Amino acid sequence: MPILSVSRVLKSPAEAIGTEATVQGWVRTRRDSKGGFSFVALSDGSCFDAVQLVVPADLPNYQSDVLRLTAGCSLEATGTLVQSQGKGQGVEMQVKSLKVYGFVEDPDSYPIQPKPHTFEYLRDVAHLRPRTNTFGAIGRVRHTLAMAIHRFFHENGFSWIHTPIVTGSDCEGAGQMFRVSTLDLANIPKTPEGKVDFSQDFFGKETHLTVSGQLNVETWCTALSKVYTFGPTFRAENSNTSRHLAEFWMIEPEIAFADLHADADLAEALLKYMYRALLNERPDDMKFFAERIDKECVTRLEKFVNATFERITYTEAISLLEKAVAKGEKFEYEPKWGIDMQSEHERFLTEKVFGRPVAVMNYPKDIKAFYMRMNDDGKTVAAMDILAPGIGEIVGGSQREERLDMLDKRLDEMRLHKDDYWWYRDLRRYGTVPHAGFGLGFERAIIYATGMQNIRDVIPFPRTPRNCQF
RNA sequence: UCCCCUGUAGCUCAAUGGUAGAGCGGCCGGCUGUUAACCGGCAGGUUACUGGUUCGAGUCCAGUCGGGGGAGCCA
Repeated sequence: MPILSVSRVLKSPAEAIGTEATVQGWVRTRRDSKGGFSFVALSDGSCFDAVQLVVPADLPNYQSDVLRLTAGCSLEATGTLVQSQGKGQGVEMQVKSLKVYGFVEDPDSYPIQPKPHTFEYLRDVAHLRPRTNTFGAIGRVRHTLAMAIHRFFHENGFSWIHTPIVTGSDCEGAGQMFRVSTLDLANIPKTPEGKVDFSQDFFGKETHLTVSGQLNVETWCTALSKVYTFGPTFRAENSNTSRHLAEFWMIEPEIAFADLHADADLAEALLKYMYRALLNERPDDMKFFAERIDKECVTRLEKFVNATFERITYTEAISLLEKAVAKGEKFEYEPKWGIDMQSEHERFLTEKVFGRPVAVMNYPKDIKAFYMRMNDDGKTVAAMDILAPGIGEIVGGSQREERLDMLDKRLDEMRLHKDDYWWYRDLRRYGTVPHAGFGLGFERAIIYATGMQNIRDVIPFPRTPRNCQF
């Protein structure tokens, strides 16, 4: 007897009907009919929908097992796939035998009831929330997007570089980092000067979890030309918002012989590829998101994959904001050339002016990182942020400074120690090349696609300040 | 970290400082090719925690912890 996924059963009804099969999964609901049978909605997560089992009361274990089934029970059913007599579904299974693997110990307190739950509540039962419609859909969407990303890069000649999670560079950027150490916290070895003696630590030096694979991946970029990283990233910032996680996944491509415009082209092509794949491969889940989470999400993606990307310079962005102020728009912070844009400014641009993501390019050098390439005006650097409505920054990237003298000047200006960057500087000394890259926040890309409001609900186990359950 | 809001049954929420309630879910029964089923009944509570005010606190006050929204940092 072939074991079929629910997806296989429901996808091609014409083939399925009339055949015998076995299905396995977890009960969503059970309804009893006195017509001599029970209906059991069975889900195995292979697609959005559950398959309906019609279980006749004359099965030997009908009283003992079937009538005890509640949401969450696991079982295997074998029977004939038939055209449904009811309205809600095309195919259903006329069950001939049914085996329960596991009952729900206490149905009264089983956390996942067949009713809407708040997302806040479901975070407390994150080990069971994948059994809900929403989180099942999130899981499949997340996978689909991850696969699309790898496929996009692979098809375009990129190599996936596995940059390290543990880093010895304390120069990755401004972000607060998580310490990695095997020292005994209750008995920390000290140097004669009274400082922590990291020479006795596991790596013989201070180490942390990475906040970005960029610096490492740049090295491989100057050999394999087109590379990317895709992995977990850690920020020990005390951020309590709906779009920040302490552990999140980031995609960071890096391309050689490329400038900022090529960088923006790449970001645009990648995002369009991802969302096109999502629309093609997960129409069932996207239909659900459009019905229950965010009415606009499907039309938003359809528009996104077909539209040209909006691109403006930082200077133009500020001038748009200033014009808005002149027309009476109120901001808490006055937009002015030289300031970092506030959330309210980004929202105004993406939500009110354009109504879709916008790439903002060439920011003032003083508000950006040391490695970004100085523009000829001497005031701005070749940086690029892609801002999305409701999320803010979804992509942050730049053309990198490939000229050693300019890089050193920036390091000096920002009072950073050149020695700490010796291998990064070597790339500029040995066959340097113009190159560019960006970081795409994976969870933020999922938020944009699904309309989910909180980043904690698009990752299986969210890590946030004071929360590392599960 | 800052500002605002919030914590009551398994879940979602009610309850003027005066006997803690409903819907859903669960259990029992009825009805039905049902599908967020429907009808009747039953069970279910240290009102987040600690302290205070009061004759009396779910309600008022203080602290702690958790949650939400917004801000900053950013992906």
